[in-house]
Amino acid sequence: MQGKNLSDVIEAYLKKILANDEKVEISRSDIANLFDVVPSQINYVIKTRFTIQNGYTVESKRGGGGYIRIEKVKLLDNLDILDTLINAIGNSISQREGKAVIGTLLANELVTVNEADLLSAASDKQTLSIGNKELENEIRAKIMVSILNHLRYKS
Amino acid sequence: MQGKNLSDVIEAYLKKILANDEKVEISRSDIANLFDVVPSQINYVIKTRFTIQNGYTVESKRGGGGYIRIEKVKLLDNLDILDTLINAIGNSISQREGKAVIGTLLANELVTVNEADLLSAASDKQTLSIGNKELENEIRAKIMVSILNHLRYKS
DNA sequence: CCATCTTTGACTAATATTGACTTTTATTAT
DNA sequence: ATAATAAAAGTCAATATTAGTCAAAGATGG
Repeated sequence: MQGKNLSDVIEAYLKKILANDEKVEISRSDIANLFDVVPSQINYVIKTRFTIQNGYTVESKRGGGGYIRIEKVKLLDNLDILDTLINAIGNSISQREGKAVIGTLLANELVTVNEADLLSAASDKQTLSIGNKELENEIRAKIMVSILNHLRYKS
Repeated sequence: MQGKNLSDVIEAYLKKILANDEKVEISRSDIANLFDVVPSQINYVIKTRFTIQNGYTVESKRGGGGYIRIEKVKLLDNLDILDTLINAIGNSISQREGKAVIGTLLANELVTVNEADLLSAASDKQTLSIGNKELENEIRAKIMVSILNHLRYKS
């Protein structure tokens, strides 16, 4: 199904660890060696797949004994999750980041699968296509923030 | 009758796979090579023969390891209502009219109360406020049509 | 002949991969 | 202690690898 793209494979590898543990601490070069990619690709994977929108935080240290630590964000309650996501969205968000937000909402059971689908439809690139990418991203942000705010009062 | 042109042949090829499996994932260029057509013809086939009206959804990803995935979905009843609403919306709809559409959806139990709330939030005047009434109405129409199309099938 | 459908290809957009160069931190030598 | 060196990770832009769009040209059927 998907043996093609190394970034996805690395993502899956890390998420498998994170399924059991709260955090994972890696050596960038070790992981790069393990999958036979250049070290900076690890940064790419992290930057595209382990963002705060996805529900992860990342810390690192350089130099001898350096590391990259990926942690599932530990949120106190639903309101905390919503605040965090709203903050992460700001006033502009790409479709990709938007999907990450929806994934986090679903993972935390703040929305049902059906609601997530509706949200996806509403924030889809095709849907918001008006020939101005920055405006699209701003509208997407407004829609998502509006919905997140409504979720505060959802029973 | 059928099978005359290549688009039909490609359509048949994909539908034969979909007769056994729920979904099919292809590489656009591979299929284009297989049938000796330009890649964009695959897009044409998909756009004309694998629409949501026909019971298919399509996802894709570009870049390394990219793909096009076509999935068969179970269409629900009440499609005539959706068609009517989509038709009524056209490519522009005011907030007032939008509320009416949402009301119709609720009345026909095509959405839950929570989903209706979510839809309201997404199409709210304040949410879509960008200082251009006509553009706002067009975006609202796109969002609502996109969501109505999602309501055609069950995830 | 006209309308619609199909085929083609030039251009665009998104995503992934790579590598040269930079920055930070730790360790070692003086 | 300080300076030099080594050992990490970070940044960024170039390149590669896909898929998408759009409109023109060609084919087909009524």
